Amino acid sequence: MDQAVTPPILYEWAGRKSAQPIDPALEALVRDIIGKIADKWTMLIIETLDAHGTLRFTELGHKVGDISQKMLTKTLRQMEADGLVTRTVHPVVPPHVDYALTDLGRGLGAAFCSVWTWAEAHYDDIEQSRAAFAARQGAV
Amino acid sequence: MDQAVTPPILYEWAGRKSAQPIDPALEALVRDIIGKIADKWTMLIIETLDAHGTLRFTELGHKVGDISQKMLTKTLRQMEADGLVTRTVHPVVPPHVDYALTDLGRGLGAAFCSVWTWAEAHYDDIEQSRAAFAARQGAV
DNA sequence: CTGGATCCGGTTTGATACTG
DNA sequence: CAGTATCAAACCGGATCCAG
Repeated sequence: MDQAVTPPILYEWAGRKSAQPIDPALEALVRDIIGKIADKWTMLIIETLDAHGTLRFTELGHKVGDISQKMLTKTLRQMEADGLVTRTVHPVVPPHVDYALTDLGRGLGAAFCSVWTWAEAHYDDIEQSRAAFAARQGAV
Repeated sequence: MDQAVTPPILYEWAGRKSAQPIDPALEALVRDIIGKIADKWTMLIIETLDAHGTLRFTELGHKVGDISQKMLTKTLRQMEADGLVTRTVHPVVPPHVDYALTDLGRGLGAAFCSVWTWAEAHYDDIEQSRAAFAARQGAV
């Protein structure tokens, strides 16, 4: 009950600017959120959880890749606070903690998917640009 | 010329996981790129440039908001290297440098738009979650 | 006067070791 | 296994200084 119902406030931004009204207060608010969730680890964790479903702490860390426990803990806490993931503690002898995406988190994951698709489609362009840029710099 | 043509490699990821084949090497590659562009300032700069078009250094910094010149310079450099923005220097008496999105950068902006829309639609959910989480923590 | 490079202080991050 | 504690390193932001 959102995508379709959302007032078309920044829709014209999607295709192109039309240099227009967009509520500044709202934009500031949204901007703040973007600033907080547009984090490398947040994106990677969301993708991992979305792809694999419920995961335990260590397993999640392993699948995400090069993340330290500290950042994993920290990012997970932030995401939990933001309502993106649930943290379920099973009080058993060897501690067992499950992390899973909430509906909110899954929604964000779906939104990220277009970025993901974009990256998948353009990584070679990026690498090419990087090589060209490096060559340009090296030449100076 | 991308969204529609892109091979449906991780499309099943969009809706839900189906615990499946997705090329691991490709995923690692894409993951690497996501890790590099998933940056707070990168997103904010893309949005700003997409909304306002070509901008000068100082003007861009002002519109982005709370960014320091150092981070603006650094992020812009990275984005230039990645081929997301063009940096045009006009050799005039008062230095004049224009920054504009490339097609690649615009594409990323468009992809990121869904995240923007999501944030716009759910910021109240997030704030609610944060309040609940804070209360839960404070209560302990 | 603008873009941006440099130096310094504070914060964040990462590696390792330790506890429940 | 899941996290915390500790310390060193890297990074961020602000002010200042430099080049055109």
